[in-house]
Amino acid sequence: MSDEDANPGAAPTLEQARKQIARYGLETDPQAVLVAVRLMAAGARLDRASEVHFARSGLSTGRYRLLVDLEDSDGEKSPSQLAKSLGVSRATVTGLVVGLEREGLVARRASTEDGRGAVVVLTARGSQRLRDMAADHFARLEALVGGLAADERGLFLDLLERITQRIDALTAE
Amino acid sequence: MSDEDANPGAAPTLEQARKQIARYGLETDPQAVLVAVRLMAAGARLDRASEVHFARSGLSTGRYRLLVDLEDSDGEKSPSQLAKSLGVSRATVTGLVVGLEREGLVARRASTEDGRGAVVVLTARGSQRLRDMAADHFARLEALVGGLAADERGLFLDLLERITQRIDALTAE
DNA sequence: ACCAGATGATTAGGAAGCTAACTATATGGG
DNA sequence: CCCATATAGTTAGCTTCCTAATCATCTGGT
Repeated sequence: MSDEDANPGAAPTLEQARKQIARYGLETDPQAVLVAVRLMAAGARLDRASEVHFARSGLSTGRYRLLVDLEDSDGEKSPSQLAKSLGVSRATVTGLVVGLEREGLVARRASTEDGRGAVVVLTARGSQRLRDMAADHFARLEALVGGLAADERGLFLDLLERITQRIDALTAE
Repeated sequence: MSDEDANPGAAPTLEQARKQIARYGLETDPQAVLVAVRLMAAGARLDRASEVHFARSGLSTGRYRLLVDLEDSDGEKSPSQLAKSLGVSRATVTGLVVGLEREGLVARRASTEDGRGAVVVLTARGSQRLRDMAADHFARLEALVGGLAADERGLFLDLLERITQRIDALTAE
């Protein structure tokens, strides 16, 4: 270990994990810790990069995901349903919709069936925005994963799925 | 596709990816898109879960990472070095240190070598906080990855590494 | 038919990250 | 030796997310 970290992107090493575990006299598998920590670091980095990417189209990651969700649902959906499928709180959906409405990418209507409810509608302009982004967006996603062969992608999805299933265990009781 | 999403945790499907790509007449590999999107979703979910997890010890993910980084560096480091190794901005480090200092987990000293510089020092109390958290923390990390066999963990790390290397490509140009 | 409790949406306020701008100190070329 | 430029740290202001509280409406048990 020299004076410099030589590790600017914040990717921890197996050696660091090992040392931390030893420091507290634990028996944990260092590699398991490394997987968890690296996944968190990768997630955070990807998150920031996504924001930059979407900002180029005048959107944020959250707003883009909401538009896509809307388009996948024939252009309309209630805020509560959006919150559920996007995995964010209803309050967050309110904020996203306010921003998107201001730019004319979605519109809000009162629900006809439920006096409390609202319906968020994708506008022609919102739909066009998605269309404008599509080619570049999907190309970049493909580039991100381009280092993996087809069978490796399937494998990665399987492994990732088996980790994400247990995310709740991180906070459970 | 019924009325309900049956997919509350926000994990997109291959079918959705395929439909989106088809909608815009693109040639992108749906599985590649799925990998990218799932990784982003997993990262975001893990991030929130981490905050909840660390909040139980009165910390945030960022504050915890700073304390650990400090301990890995013999208990002291400059804010700039911390920013680099944590992969966050200097301004963020200032904020984290302010909070940690308020709780007595770190202290700030002026650098003896550089009149501009400062040194963040891990206090006994900060060190103790890490010690108190260790057993539970590492056990939870191990549980998170517990669905993977040892060789699968290595494989996952390799695949993840090959994706994260390309994160910059998402925003390049 | 009514009231209690559930549910939909919003608002208010907080935390963590960012960039840009500011202050103070170092450093190096002329 | 001095001034231009670079670097360290902080501050101000923005965004996104969150939880908790509020208000309106719906629903079910008596």
